[in-house]
Amino acid sequence: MDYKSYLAERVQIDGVTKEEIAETIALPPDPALGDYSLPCFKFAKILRTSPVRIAEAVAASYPADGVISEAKAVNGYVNFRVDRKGYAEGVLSRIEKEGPLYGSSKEGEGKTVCIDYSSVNIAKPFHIGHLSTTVLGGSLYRIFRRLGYHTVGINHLGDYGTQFGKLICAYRRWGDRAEVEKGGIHAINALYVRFNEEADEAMENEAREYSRLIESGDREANELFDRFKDITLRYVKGIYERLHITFDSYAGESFYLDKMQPVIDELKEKGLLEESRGAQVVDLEKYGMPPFIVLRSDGASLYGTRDLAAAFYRKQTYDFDKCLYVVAYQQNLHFKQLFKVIELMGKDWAKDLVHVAYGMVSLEDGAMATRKGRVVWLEDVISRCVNKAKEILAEKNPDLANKDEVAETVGVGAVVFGALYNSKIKDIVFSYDKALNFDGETSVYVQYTCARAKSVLAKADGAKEGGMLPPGDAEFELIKALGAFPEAVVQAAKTYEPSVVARYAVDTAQKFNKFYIDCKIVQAESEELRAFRLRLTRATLTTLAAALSLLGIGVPEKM
RNA sequence: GCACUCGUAGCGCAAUUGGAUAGCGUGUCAGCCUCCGACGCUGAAGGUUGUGGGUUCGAUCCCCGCCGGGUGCACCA
Repeated sequence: MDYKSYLAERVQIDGVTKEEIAETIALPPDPALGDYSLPCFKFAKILRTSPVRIAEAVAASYPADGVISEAKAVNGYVNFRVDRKGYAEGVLSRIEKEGPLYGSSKEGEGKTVCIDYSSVNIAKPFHIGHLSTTVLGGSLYRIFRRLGYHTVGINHLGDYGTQFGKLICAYRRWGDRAEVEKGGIHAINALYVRFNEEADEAMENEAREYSRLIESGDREANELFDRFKDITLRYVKGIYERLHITFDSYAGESFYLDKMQPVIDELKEKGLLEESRGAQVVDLEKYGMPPFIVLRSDGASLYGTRDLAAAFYRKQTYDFDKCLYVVAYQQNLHFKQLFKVIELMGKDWAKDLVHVAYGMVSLEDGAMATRKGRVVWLEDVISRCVNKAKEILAEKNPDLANKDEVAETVGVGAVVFGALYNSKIKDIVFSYDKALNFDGETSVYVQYTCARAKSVLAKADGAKEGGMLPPGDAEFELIKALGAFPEAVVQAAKTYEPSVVARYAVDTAQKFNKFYIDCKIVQAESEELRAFRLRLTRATLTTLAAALSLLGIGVPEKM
């Protein structure tokens, strides 16, 4: 039940609509004040009365009922207190009904969201900088799906460009089949790095020639390229598996090569294309932006051209209601240009394209530099976090069965959570000290809380679980938190911020731990109270697991 | 130079999008395991929300100026 609209329905203020009242209803800063509040200041002008008086009038005229137990005016606010039993029953029964899918809604029914994320480059290993787009996109995918949207996860592979000519050239000169098979993506990357260090004029020319050969469909060049692509995909799929990330499409840049021409033709038809310094561009000066280059002066396409074709293809293929691009804010201008060009082409769906921008990752000694070896590989971060989890488990829970499995869940969870906990726009300075610290506001805290709850439920050993008693303060604070989950999911989707869910999980875990310290559960004073508290414990567990699952993080049985 | 963006406790970040006494974690200090998991909990200390104006009953949030950091600004992605 939606208490805000319930209250709005029953509060009468002349000249103010229900919607306005519903929008104005807020949560008091201190639960001691009440559960919901209505600040009356903005109504004072319309009614030409003091807010204090309005609040008093609203409180006095509020019809008492079984849902709201109190309406009290305080300094221009009306503070409402809900009937705790009724509220608690509503929250708990919804959680019990929806289970692991708690927070579901019909908001997205019949709507499709495309999400472009992770987008790996062929022949380049994942470093810590790729983590954000991967887990942000993966989480948004789950969040939108929870809200009933049909979701399409797209890995827009970087599988086209002059770098592959260089790679083939390097492989021909220094490479070795067995070595590449054995060394995998890092061996390939080493070849590419070496090319950039050592290539002379002749090699550059050779590389250009190989690029041409790939494009013209030369068998040998393409076989090599496909092998590099294959090795890359095998490698990233291993990482995606550990991070619980999935995609519905791996259509990358090369996929759109034969789909650009119609879009270019349409640009021409609409008189948007013009020549400038030898290149074909869309002039955006009117909009305060540099021109959008469609074709280079040598006639070749650019990544923007491929992005343009991809947008049209996605609209055609998926008929999306929204298409998200989870890409770092460095590309702000590029997406602004891209979206503007599509708008200028008269496509009303340009408004449905969203650049979900996030901050950059650097290291303590400055920006990452692959060439200088100043780089943190994602797989190293994962394995170090999992090893750390293993160490802690060995120390704190030496008798634990399936230690490796639990360490994987805990360690990987910490990596993912660390990338999702703060607002996505914030820059991150990566350090192992921080990444390996599992204290405080982390997934480990939430997982620990779950393990604690599970342990309590196990200890109850089949005792009666259920029923309802008037909740005390700690119990009710927890219940309110549990009830806030669906709203948090909606908020996360609306702002494209999985951090809302991550913070929700920590906040709710804190509330549970307070409840746990304050209230005896298994050893409650009466059987009824124990049954109720066990019910509350189980609902918390369901909710925390639901929240973590939206982030792609699991919950171990014990840890 | 222009555009975008960030600036909140020593450090890392929140603040329900304009609401009440600005919160949480970490770090420091002092406590709590012969009561269900101490990877936990309680308390103390720590703030002129970068700065100066403006709008408003009310500003961390909106507007303008300034200071500081980051990013981008034509054929790379």
